[in-house]
Amino acid sequence: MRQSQIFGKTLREAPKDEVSVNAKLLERGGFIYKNSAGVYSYLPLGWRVLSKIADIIREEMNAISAQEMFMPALVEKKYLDATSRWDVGIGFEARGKKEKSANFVLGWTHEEVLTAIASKYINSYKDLPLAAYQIQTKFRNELRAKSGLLRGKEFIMKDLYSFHASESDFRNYYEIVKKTYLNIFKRCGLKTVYTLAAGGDYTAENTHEFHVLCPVGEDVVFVCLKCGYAENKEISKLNAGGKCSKCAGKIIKENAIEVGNIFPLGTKYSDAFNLNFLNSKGKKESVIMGSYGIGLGRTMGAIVETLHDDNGIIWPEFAAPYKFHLVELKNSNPVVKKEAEKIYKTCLDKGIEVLYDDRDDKSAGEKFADADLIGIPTRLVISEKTLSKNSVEIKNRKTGKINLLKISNIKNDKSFI
RNA sequence: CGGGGAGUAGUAUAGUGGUAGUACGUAUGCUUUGGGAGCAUAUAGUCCGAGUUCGAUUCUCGGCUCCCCGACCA
Repeated sequence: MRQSQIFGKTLREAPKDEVSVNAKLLERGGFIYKNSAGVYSYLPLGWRVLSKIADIIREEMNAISAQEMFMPALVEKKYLDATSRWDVGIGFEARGKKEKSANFVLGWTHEEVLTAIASKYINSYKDLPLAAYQIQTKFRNELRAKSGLLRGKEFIMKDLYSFHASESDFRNYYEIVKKTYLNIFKRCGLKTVYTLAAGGDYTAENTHEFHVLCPVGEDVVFVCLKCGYAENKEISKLNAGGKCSKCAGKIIKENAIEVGNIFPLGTKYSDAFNLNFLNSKGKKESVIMGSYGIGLGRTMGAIVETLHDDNGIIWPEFAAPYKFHLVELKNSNPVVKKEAEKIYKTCLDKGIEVLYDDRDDKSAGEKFADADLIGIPTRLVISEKTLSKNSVEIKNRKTGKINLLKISNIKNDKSFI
């Protein structure tokens, strides 16, 4: 992608009022645009990041036999009436202009919708287990949207639901999802803690959350420094400075961003929708369910909150919008221009994702400042200076380390393959 | 939803009861090019409504929006 063409521009100054790091850097970098409080557009650069996160999630979901699907955002009242969740107060009612009262809500979760669908297709123990997920926009009437992507009125979420013939099969899958989630966040460059939490409107059982420790996070968790055991403050009996109930290690109290959660649902939803199956003895049983969520935008925000410096974002490899940021300096020199275009073409030919700063009206300083702000992991510079050594300069955004690579060696260099 | 703060050009800001200023951006031209370049010219603005007033961007009231704290929140 040529930077001169990209839809979205960097801003020199952070938008006034914005306090959270993710809002400042993502808006300045041209990743996102705030349409309303807690309602964001993803510009091409930001959408690439979100898509990278989605790719990671899809890969990991598919690896645990979860099938991707897509459900409606408009959820009819009958679904939530079945579980008495129509009046919960989280959602936005969707009323047609010609209707007197709302018969739909903009989906804020999809247990009911999917359970109703599943009840049509699951009849036998042979149909179980089953896991299905979607990546979709959820709508919640947050009375106070805040902190950029961390708390929105609408946000993109991956929601997975699983269906099992037995409690043990469910527990087994729950553990598999736990490991998968930890891996997803790791691949996104995040360190997460696995936290015991409450179930809210979803379930009476305890649930688990995945937290990124971070001062801007709204949750408060108690974490053991020794074994990593953690509990959400909502339900915790632990104390800061106290001893861990598992290993007697020291407990600390931290703010944290909840990027994911997993819920045992038992038979609450399956019973509400008559989701039963016949076991191998021909006897009717209720399906055991679980639900598992990841906030994609919140994950993106958490990455920015934890991976940045004074100059901008430092994207981890697998969430970065591009692999390389190719910067040409003094492109009025036709030789520089020609070599930069050649490297750009080499990247395109090899399928390497590259953002090419081909802007001819920007100074070197501005190009570097923008590169730091946008935060692509590797910066390549072509200039008269590097060409005098027949080289391209390679700079690591995270470490600041600089190397020169002979242009003649580019095609065989491992990072270009 | 309670409390606090803020709304002036695309962005960030200054200022005033009487023709609204600066910087950046953007446009054009020329000169520049290793850490947000220079000169010139141009471009563009007082959140909405009501009130007070000869006159309101400024004062008063109401509304809306944004940010922060709290409550709420898989």
